[in-house]
Amino acid sequence: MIDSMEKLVNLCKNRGIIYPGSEIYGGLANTWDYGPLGSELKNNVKAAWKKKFIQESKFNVGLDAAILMNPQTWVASGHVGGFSDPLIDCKECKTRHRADKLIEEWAFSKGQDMIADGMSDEALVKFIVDNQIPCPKCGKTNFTDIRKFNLMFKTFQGVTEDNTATIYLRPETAQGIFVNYKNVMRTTRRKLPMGIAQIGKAFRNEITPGNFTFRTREFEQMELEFFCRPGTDLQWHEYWKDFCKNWLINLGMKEENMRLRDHSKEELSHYSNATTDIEFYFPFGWGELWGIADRTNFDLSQHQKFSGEDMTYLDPETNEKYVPYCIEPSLGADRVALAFLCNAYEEEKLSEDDTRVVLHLHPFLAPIKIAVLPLSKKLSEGATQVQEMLAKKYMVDYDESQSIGKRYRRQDEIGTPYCITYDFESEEDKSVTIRDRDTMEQVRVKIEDLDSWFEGKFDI
RNA sequence: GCGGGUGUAGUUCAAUGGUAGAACGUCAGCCUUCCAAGCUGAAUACGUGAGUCCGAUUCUCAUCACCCGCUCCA
Repeated sequence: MIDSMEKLVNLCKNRGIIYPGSEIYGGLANTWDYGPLGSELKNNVKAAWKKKFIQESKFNVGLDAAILMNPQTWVASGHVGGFSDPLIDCKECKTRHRADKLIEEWAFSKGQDMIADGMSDEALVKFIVDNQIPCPKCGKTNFTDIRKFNLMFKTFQGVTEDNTATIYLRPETAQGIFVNYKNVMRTTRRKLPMGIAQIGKAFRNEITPGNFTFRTREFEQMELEFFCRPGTDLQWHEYWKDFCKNWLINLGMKEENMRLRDHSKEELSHYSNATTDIEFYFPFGWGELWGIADRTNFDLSQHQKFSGEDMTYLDPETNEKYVPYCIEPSLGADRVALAFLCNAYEEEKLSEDDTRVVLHLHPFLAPIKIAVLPLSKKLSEGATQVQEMLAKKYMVDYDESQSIGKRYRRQDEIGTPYCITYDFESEEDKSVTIRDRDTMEQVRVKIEDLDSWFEGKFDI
């Protein structure tokens, strides 16, 4: 386990796993680009998820919905109305307040009950000025104008930049699933319970991003919306909790680095029956990896209401008609990739003055599966043949610069599970030495047997 | 967005109002025959713009970016 994020950031930058975004222009806050190795790693994480949640699942099917959606989607989901708080700052003491709350609390202190929720921004400001409402912190009355924070990125569709053409970058992939629920049900002829799984980018204009790739404004989600009969939702919630946890463990996540945290009653969203977070112990503390929420029929009902489409399901077993309940295990691809990196990072002390940094990544996740290392540059030809042979099946690296020990260390740092050394003997006996990253043990294998030797070594 | 801090090589860190140095890393060559050895050489940096000055990486201002804190987090 890693003790500081800084070490990981440096390793990622130096080895081509993750770079700061737009770096030649001085960067752009909290954007990160996956390098040659990082993109492999992230793709492997996504492939592992798809394999488990779609390919091997008897319930689930895949989907890849568009990022840009009809703006009504976000009205129905509650993202347009609900999440743009009217914030004002006190110019005197630099504190920030919600304008509506400021008014309500002021009214409450005067013994009045007041709901400022529906007021326009102008009305809020006017009310505060007219009534000389003071700052709760410093008591002065010198506020800035209202600034709105909406978590959704806006852009324009078409050539004119007027309000009618405003569309949003999706703040979650889930809605792409809900709006396609009917299509998928019809075309796959599925019965409940069934799930729709999707990987895709989402965008949130977070006020406080940070902690490397943990919270970014552009991120990739791996979401499942699992539909079931009302009343069975809590048992399915338990099912997916275990399922998700096991997926992590099978990929090498150490149990001591993770925990499941059930949301308390107060913490639950108004539409949720139960929510469990799978958290990971990052260098900065516990952080949410996977939110497994019982969303009841909230989303489908909202879309039924706003679109007028019938979202009910006629249960062939019970003859009941209902809007299905939904369990949503939602995982951040970037987050979980970061967790796997932290989980895998190890500084091993080999002797008094010799340590090696090694990523004990699960072989399925490792960006490079095998590195071919000729013992001498004079052996390039034979070693290259081995590399070319293996590259037909695996991501293979080839390195002949500097000492063999140094090359082992370089591969350890990026989590390559196997290193092959091609030595002078190899020319004679047509064999190579395979060195295991974790045990550092070596075996001699005939070149013609390499294919079968590696068979199954990277499977999940 | 506010307050504070910081911007010198890939990284860590020096020095300087007058040609910017090191270590590690990288690359090339020699040597080396299985876990960061050695030798020789090379490439690479003052975030950007303006001002003061004969001359600015150094001083001033602006700007941009990053870090920490605050505000927020379905």
